[in-house]
Amino acid sequence: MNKSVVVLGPTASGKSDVAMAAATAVPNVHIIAADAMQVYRRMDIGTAKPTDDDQRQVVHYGVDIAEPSERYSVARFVEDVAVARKKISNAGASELIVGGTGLYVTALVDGLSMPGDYPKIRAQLEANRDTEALYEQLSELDPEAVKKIDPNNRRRMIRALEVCLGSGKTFSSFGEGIGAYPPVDTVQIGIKWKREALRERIALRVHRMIDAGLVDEVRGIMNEPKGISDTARQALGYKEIIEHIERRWTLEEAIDATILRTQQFAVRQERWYRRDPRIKWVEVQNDPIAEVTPLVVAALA
RNA sequence: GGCGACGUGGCGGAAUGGUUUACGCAGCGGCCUGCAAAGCCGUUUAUCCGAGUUCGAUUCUCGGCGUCGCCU
Repeated sequence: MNKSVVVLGPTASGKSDVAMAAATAVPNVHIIAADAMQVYRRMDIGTAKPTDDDQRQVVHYGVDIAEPSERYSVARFVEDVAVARKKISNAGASELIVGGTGLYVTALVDGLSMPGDYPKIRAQLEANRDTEALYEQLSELDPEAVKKIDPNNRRRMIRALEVCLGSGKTFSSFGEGIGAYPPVDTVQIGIKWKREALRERIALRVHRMIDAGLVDEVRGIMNEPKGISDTARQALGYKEIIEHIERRWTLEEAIDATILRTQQFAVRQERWYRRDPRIKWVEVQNDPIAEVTPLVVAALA
């Protein structure tokens, strides 16, 4: 009762299928999708979102909770899941987290608390400082944090400074970061494919998405009055299809670019997950549902 | 068949008679607490073949092979 299990893996590894199979095999299991893009409504085909049918069979959270015109973020995800977890708890259910977005999974598994944001300070930082100056300032304010941020990584530099200046506390004081991997009760099961096999699956899946009408889906969202936010538009496939719709790329080019970027993303996901020593990996040969589901079921039971 | 151009790493693309052949992409590895399907860092791989000139050739000359273009 009330277990917490994670199924994780790179895109196209089959984790959603495994999760559905497990959640229907064990009574009273709710699924939490830890995916930065499935949160957006109407972005269905390109994010490989659980189908309506899936959602009818198993309670899902983390899906369809933001408009494409909104900027979603980890912090909001953490809040949304906190609400979801109350419902799960009230239902006496177990949670099955299905992870694609490494940071989102880590945030749930390790209970990260996000430092908060300070838009005015950030705006100032973004406006009139070269990155080197930011680096020096952060070195003085938070010597611990600078160690973990590359001098050229302006984005993270600004975030760390924003928190230091805004909260009055050092950025590093908010937590050890993601590299701690303390023991937790949550069982994490990882799906691992041979890289070549995964690449083929990705190429195949992208073509299927196109066949399923991805171009029309993207066009529809772009035509909405409020449009599509910076965060939503960078989604794999959407970004490239937008290039096509705006006549800069042919469909063929957009498809190839989507496949390539998705493959690169998958590798980055693997690199993120493989650092976590707590994950139990399953090497899949060809049928994730058959090969991985039993382990997930066992962890949930 | 003739004429011309070209032949640099997996791909694109610079440069040079001489310690280590730029750069971009892909690949590989790493980082990461509010854009994370994002952002950042590091890194492997090459001068078509043969002969000649030269102290020394990827670079110059000749031949071969190959590619592309034009011509008949």
